[in-house]
Amino acid sequence: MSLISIGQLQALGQSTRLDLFKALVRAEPHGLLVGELADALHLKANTTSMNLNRLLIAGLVSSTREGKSVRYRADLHGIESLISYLLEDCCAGDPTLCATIRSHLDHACQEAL
Amino acid sequence: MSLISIGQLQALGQSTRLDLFKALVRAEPHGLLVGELADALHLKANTTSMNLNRLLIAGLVSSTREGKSVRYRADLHGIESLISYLLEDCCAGDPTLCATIRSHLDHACQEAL
DNA sequence: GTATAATATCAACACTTCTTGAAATCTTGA
DNA sequence: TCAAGATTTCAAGAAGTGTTGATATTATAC
Repeated sequence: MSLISIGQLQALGQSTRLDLFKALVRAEPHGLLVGELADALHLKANTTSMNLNRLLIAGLVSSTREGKSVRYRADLHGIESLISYLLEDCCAGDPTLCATIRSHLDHACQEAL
Repeated sequence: MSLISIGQLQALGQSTRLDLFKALVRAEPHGLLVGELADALHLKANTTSMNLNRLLIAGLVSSTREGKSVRYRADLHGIESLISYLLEDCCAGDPTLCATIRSHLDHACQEAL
């Protein structure tokens, strides 16, 4: 679990990839094609592909072929595991922090409904 | 908020700094001196100092001087803001994920008590 | 004030990572 | 099969990052 998570942190700790990931999260649940992402973020096709592959390896996105194109979607379980990792390592020592994060979570959840 | 968070992701996405941060989280609420961290992780003093400074800039740790030494502590609000950022960008689109993360949070909170 | 301990800063080298042009792969339609 | 579109792979140069020895700073004790 630790190994996965540092990979996720590395993958997201780079502006191009964070932008790609955020675009995919916003595009849920439909996802986006590689070309659409490249256009939206003004990236070369190969740069886009390379960075999407990094996110794929980190378990943060998934991909499916659609004819000539490839559709990428955010893998929300990847984020779930990252947050869980942060919680286990960080929240476990501090019940007060736990409560604070819970209130943030409640707030975010309300907005989602 | 976005700017802060990519800094945090970058700061934690590096093994030395993640190790330092985890050591500090485990050492809560007392924290650790720079020298103690260097010994514990078998790092040079200046390497330790450099990386702690990166964590400091990212808002993930705080420091206070104690005589000749400097004590660092994990800044749990930093982690809180990182998790909040991930939640806002990722959870907001998916109530189901929200529920899943909440159960993880509940679990982590129980262990903390 | 001087010496010593503990950190921090600086500069430079080694290392890694990011991007990109070119070429290759995969898919569809003619 | 051939051509064209979409994506991926490859190799290399550019840019960024991490570590470290040397040096500087800060604080204590004498």
